Order: sequence, then C-alpha cells, then structure tokens
Amino acid sequence: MEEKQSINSIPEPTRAELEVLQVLWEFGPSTVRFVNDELNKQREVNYTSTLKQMQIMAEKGILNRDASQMKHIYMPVQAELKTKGQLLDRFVDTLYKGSAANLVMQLLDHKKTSKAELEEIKRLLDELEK
Amino acid sequence: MEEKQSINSIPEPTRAELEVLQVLWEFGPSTVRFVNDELNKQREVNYTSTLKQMQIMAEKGILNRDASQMKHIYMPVQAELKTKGQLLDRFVDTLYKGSAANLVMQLLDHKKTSKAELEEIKRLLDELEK
DNA sequence: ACAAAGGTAGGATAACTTTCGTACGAAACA
DNA sequence: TGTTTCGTACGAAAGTTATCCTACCTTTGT
Repeated sequence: MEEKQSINSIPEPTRAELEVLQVLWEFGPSTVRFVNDELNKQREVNYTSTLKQMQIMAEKGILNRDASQMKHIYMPVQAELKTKGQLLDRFVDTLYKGSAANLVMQLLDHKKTSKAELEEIKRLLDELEK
Repeated sequence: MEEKQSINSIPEPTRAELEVLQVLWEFGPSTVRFVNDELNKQREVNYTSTLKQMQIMAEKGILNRDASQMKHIYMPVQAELKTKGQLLDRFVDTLYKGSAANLVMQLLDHKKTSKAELEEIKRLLDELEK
C-alpha cells in the first residue's frame, strides 16, 4: 500500500512510533527483528506488535521499506534532524508561545540542567558569534 | 470524587488537556463557561465536551475545583512552571538523550529561530554568568 | 522431503482520549 | 409563577493507539 504524505512533513509520531524511530536513527535501516530486539532491551514487546507498528508507520508515510527481500528493511522517510526540528517547533509553539528564548530561560533556572550543560550551551553561542 | 495523585507530579496532560491548562495559566482560575469560550476562539467545541474534559482532569488530579458555588471554579493543581518543566524534561530526555545542550544546538541551526531570539538567549546566558 | 524456525499479513481486542446527547436541578426574568 | 436560560452529572459513542493472535508462506537444517 505504502501511501505517501502529500506535503513536506510527516504526521506527528506517537510515543510508540518515536521509539521505533529512535532505533532507526541510531542504527540506520533495519529489519523488524532488529528493531524489536532493541526495543526489548527497554521493555517487553511482542514481535508482531513491533511488526504491526512499523507496517502502520509505513502506511502513514513515516517509514519507507525495501520489500525486495523477504526480510523487509525499514528506514525513516525524513532525516532525523528534520523530524526533531518539527517536534521542537511544535513544542516551542504550544508551550512557549513560539519563543525559543523563553524555552532556554526555563532550561536555565531548571535545576536539572547541570552547570556543565550551561557552560556547554554558552560555548555554543560564543562559537556562533563568529 | 476528586481523586488526588499520590506523588509529587501530575500525570502527563494529553493534547486537549493542555489546551485547557493554557487557558487557566493565562487567565487564572476560571469557570467551564469561560474556558470553553476561550477554546472556541481557536476551534469549535461543545460546552459539554469542555465540561467533561475538565471534570476528568479534576478526577485525574490535574485540576482542583471550588464547587462551593453553583458555577464551579477550576484551577491547575501544579504551578505552570512545574508542569512545563516536567514536559520539558521529558522532551529533552526522549529527543536529546537528556542533554539540554543538544537541544539548544538544534535550536541554533534551526532557521526558525530568529537572530533576535539568538541575541536574547545569549543575553540570558551572559546574565547568568554573574 | 519434512519439520522447525522465522518472516509477513490481517484481523480482533483492549485501553485511552475526545466528543457530545440527554437528563435534570438552580437561577434569572418576563 | 412559569418559562427560559444556564449549570452539573452521567453515559454512550466514535476515533486513535497499542498490543497480540492466528493464518499462512519461505527458508533452513536434519
């Protein structure tokens, strides 16, 4: 079936879909078996659950697959950075009125952000100055 | 019924729940009527849908309500900053392996973040130096 | 050649989310 | 005072997500 998205952006991945994407982002194009094994390092999932999940993602246009071999190979349609960028945009829009500065501000006085992190962030910005 | 959460953090708000929270954050404790009117400025929602939604949120422990008057007054259990902080943490964890620096890095080379925004962010960091 | 192992496909089901219809009580008002 | 308006409560229904069972085909190994 393999329906494609009409426009320049895939639908919002759900929680479970994001888990699959993480694996594909980390290890590149993979079989269902491989992805399922990876997922099972975190939590118990039945093989057919992962299979179904990835089939649906292919239908939705989130994944492409190479079905020329018996063991189909799945890969994300969009680059990791693009998808994350979209999610980030939506996150900033809904929670911080679209202001990245607002988000960073929160990041800063949020205890969980370590001193080292802050230094790293500052370094990034300084680098950007040039 | 008004069930409370046992621990120090409310359950993850869903999409629709987040919309309700936005209104309460912006305008403070409100009636269902008021929240519903606000929501209808963005999209069409039936009054009883919003009512039900807010009742469920109260059951889940996301909202408190003052039912001493006929028109119940609803308000968030947690402070805006705390809830957003939790969401931010989860976001950073799942998408950026828990590294705020990674997130900011993406923010930086993401076109949508304006020059002015970047300057503002930099200013925030400089201020933090002290 | 046959059994076992491993693959895909396609429902069925359960849980959760979202929406709204209906019932009914309280308040406002003509 | 009676009717209309506005409120809550409850339950049903529809949509979405996530999980897994069963069927069936292909490959592998004995």
